Amino acid sequence: MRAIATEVGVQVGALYNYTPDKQSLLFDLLQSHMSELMDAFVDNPAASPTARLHHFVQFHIAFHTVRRDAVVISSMELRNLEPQNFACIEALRRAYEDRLEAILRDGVATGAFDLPDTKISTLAIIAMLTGVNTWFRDDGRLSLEEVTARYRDMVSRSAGVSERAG
Amino acid sequence: MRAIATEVGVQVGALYNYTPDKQSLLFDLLQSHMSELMDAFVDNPAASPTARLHHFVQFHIAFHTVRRDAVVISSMELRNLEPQNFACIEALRRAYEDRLEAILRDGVATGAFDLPDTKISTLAIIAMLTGVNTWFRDDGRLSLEEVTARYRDMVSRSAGVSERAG
DNA sequence: GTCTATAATCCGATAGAC
DNA sequence: GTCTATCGGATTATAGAC
Repeated sequence: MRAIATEVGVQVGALYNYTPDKQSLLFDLLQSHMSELMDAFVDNPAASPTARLHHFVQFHIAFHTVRRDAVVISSMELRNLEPQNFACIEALRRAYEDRLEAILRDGVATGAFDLPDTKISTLAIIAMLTGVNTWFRDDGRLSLEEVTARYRDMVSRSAGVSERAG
Repeated sequence: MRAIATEVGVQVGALYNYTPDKQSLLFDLLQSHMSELMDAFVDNPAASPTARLHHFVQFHIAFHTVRRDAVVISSMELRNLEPQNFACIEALRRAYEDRLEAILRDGVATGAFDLPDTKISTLAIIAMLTGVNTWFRDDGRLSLEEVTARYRDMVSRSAGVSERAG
């Protein structure tokens, strides 16, 4: 709280005009982050599964790299949430995972993807993509577009995207 | 320190007979964890790149799932290390990544793998595999062997393992 | 709505008896 | 080597003046 107050430029007591306590502030932060994530991702069920998967890859990397601070906080402070608040954030996280799994399932159904287990693939893909955040730097060897292209290829391969299907 | 003392069954002051301060204790913990990781992984450069990659997948998942607590601490407390200690642990982490990248490079050289960027693939594979730790439960839907098999397939695909090559 | 001041608590670390 | 006791500092949160 003292660090936040210093950053904002007020005294600690003044913060309590905007939040009842630290737990609520943290929860609101994480909830906003997850809600923005859910709202920002717009899937197009009418498009091909491959196109939808590529869009997910591009979206996930872009969303998380421009919100590095929020992502770090969300992962580091998740365990400091009270049980009820923790359960709420976890539910939002699972709902986001379901968005990707829906794409994978549709792809399997149409034969565009070759996956033995969509749930495992969902978790693996998200872990792989989120990992970009831990090492990507704007002044690094590769641009974000190049990195995204590489991950799009790896995800496509791991999903068994058929080479001819769209 | 108070939590550790309670868990061990001694008073707080007694802990300082075993560590000069909390920072040293944390650093020793992380350093031991990383050193064990490096020592436990035994690569066989004479084997085929595909076999070596499969072994890495199996090893990484097995090592991390049986040390869940140490992995959680290592990731959560990493930022609480003083700069010099942080740099030391990061160097160990990079050394471990290099072990995998060596396999990928050899595979590309022999034509067993099809990878445009071994560094990116290294980071992606490790992130994917480490992610297992966040959701795997012994009493879950799949056994650790089944999960490992699925990840081995996904990693092989993302590495572009040629279907005929060994 | 922000400030100063402070309460209540927790933390890492130390001192000294045994 | 462990204990009791405590120091010094940091933390969240509150109270009351302005």
